[in-house]
Amino acid sequence: MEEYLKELNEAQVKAVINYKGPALIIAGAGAGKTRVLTYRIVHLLKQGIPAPNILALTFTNKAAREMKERITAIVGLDTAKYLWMGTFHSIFARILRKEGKHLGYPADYTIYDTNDSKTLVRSIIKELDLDNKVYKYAEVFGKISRAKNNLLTPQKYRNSPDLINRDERTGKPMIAEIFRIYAARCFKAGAMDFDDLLVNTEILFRDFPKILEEYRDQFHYILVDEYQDTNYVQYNIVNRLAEVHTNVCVVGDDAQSIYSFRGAKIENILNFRNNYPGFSLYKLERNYRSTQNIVNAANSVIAKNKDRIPKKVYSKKEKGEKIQVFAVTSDIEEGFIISNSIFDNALTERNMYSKYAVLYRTNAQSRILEEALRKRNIPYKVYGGLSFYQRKEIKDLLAYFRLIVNHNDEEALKRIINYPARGIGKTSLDKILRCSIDYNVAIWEIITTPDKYKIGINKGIQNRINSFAGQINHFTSLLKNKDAYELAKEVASKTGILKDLHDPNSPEIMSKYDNVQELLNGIREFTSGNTSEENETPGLAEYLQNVSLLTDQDTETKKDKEKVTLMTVHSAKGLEFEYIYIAGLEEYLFPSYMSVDDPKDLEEERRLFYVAVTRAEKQVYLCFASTRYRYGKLENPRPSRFIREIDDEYLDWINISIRNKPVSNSFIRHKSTYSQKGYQKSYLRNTSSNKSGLNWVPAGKVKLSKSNFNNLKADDPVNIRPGMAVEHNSFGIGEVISLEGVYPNTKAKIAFPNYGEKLLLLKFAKLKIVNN
DNA sequence: CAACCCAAGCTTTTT
DNA sequence: GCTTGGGTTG
Repeated sequence: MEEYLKELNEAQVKAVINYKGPALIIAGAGAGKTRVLTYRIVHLLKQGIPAPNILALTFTNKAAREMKERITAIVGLDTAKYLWMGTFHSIFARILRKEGKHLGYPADYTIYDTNDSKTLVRSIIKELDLDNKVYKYAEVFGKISRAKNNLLTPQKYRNSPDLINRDERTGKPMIAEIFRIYAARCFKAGAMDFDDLLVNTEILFRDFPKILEEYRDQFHYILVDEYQDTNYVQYNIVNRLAEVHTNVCVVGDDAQSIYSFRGAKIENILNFRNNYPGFSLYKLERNYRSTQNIVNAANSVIAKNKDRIPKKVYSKKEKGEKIQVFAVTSDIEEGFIISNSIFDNALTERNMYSKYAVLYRTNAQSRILEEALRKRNIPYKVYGGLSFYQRKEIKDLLAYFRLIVNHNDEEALKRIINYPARGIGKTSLDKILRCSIDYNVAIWEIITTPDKYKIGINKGIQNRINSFAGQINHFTSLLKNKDAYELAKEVASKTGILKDLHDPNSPEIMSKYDNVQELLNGIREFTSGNTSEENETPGLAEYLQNVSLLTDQDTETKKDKEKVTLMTVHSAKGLEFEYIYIAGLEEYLFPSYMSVDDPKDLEEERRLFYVAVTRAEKQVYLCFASTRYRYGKLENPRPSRFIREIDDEYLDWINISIRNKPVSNSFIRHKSTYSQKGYQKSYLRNTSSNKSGLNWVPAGKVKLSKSNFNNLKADDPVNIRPGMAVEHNSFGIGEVISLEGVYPNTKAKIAFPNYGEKLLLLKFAKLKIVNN
């Protein structure tokens, strides 16, 4: 038996060695999904199947890289480097480099990131003179994106009565037109957005059967990771490629489908059996990651979902500790409790901080947690938020590269035509843009042959434009002779970007300088690291192709090994940590308020929670607060239903009262970051928590019964009438004086003995009726 | 034309 | 609360 097969259990071995025909591998959380996929590919290679005939698609660069590394370790780089392994986007981008010409795209087409796309939509809305309060660019772009992912061209969109009716009903009949212009502008700029990378691949295969045949011939074996996350286009492309040989192996877990908001269809995995009759099914149900308690607790929650592929995930590891639930009084205290817990645990267990992760539903929650960790001097790393590649200074430099490679890249051009400042202001740029639209000519064409078009720009500014264009042209001419690093360095210095950012007096500006240097270092690594693969050293164009599909998570450094990880639950998918803290387990936050009205959405939230819990190897901590600031306003959330949905036998209720801790600065909103008002509020909040109806008990570990927990639930606000006595979490008992406003925005004027009259929005106030 | 200021909107989640 | 976008000022 091959060495690698010995590392697998029986079910895994079956899934690895039966490599012919369609296969569906359902892998529970922590069941060794990546391992099976990796070894299946190794197995294919050992059977003598040439590496270029294997296509492996993932959703993240990280997943692809990890698999490639593992495979390389077994079969060697000389074989592994010929595998077609990468994200859907990067593999399709590569195919489109080669074949895009059939669709009218240049080989060096630009990839617009989401920001570019949104900016473009915004400027189109402006050009059409539409009200940007009605046509919110992010929303419009979302609609366009969704349409594309369902393979709707602008024309099909316009011809769809459903969509047109919807848009007219919502007072936005121009969306179809915006879509049309958006698509045309991208095309004119020689640019594809993220969705286009998928859509155009599908169109290519649909309209050019010869090309499809070529790739079918090449990709004899297709493997798809996280199949539950594929959307309609991805699903179509995979099916097209696999149609003839049907050697398609998809791996996934319906219980971890958490991306429906961006078009992922859980049905794709649920219906695999119908698309490929005669498929073989492999279920990997043994979880190697987590303790029994964690696995069982997660199972008990996910059992509440209706749409599932039945499976019994189990663990043979030790039983482990129960899940600990922290009930705290405020978001600040939450941060404090979590950082304390991590600190204590790391100290007593002599653990590195990298074994701990704090997960949350929304990125906005990270700030308070960060502050708490900082005060404890715990090193941490936040994932998500503003990525390195989205920083202004980085985007500026990248925009230069993009324009140098593709002169028609309008978003890049608009970004840098006046950066560093060269006296080409908004007015001039508007004139050029207007002209470009009127004549339907690329901006580059306008600015380089101004005499052909009546721009109406004065001589002085035209001269500056000329020298800008000349500089870009100069760099373009160097593309062939210089490698990516040399040229990038030259661009950074000759354009004056480095000089502009070199300001030793301002640490802020200097950090931007450092970021640019870091980018240049990255380019240098890319340049030297890729020389072995092909004979030529890669140029700027190759670098750009690589970088535009990178995200922050692809830039991990060694220093991060000693840090606590902070990230959203979504970005934690596929990762594991010994200790997992899940913060903000409150109704309307997790589950998100966007999801509570729709059972389907709620099931997805539940799966998200399932993902969060199953990240942990040893111990899970759940945390909810009874007060939290959101949008700068104080709210009184109820604990998340998901806590209640875990079987009680797996939970350990911990209640820590802040009043019994020494009052240190750690508890209080810091003056430097918070207004005086906020400071007072939070102080009030902390000292008055005993007035709430929550029965906070003295410090230490206290078991709360479930009935007690249920007491935290508010009564339905529609039942509240004037004259009633109601109880509020912070203000205590008061009398309802009057009601005003229309449901669901009903407000109540309530008199509280200690706090006076308050006007409260009932849907948020979480009032409990004391008597009527 | 740039710098500054203020209001509005916003918070799911990302390749 | 924070960021973004738009408007105003110098």
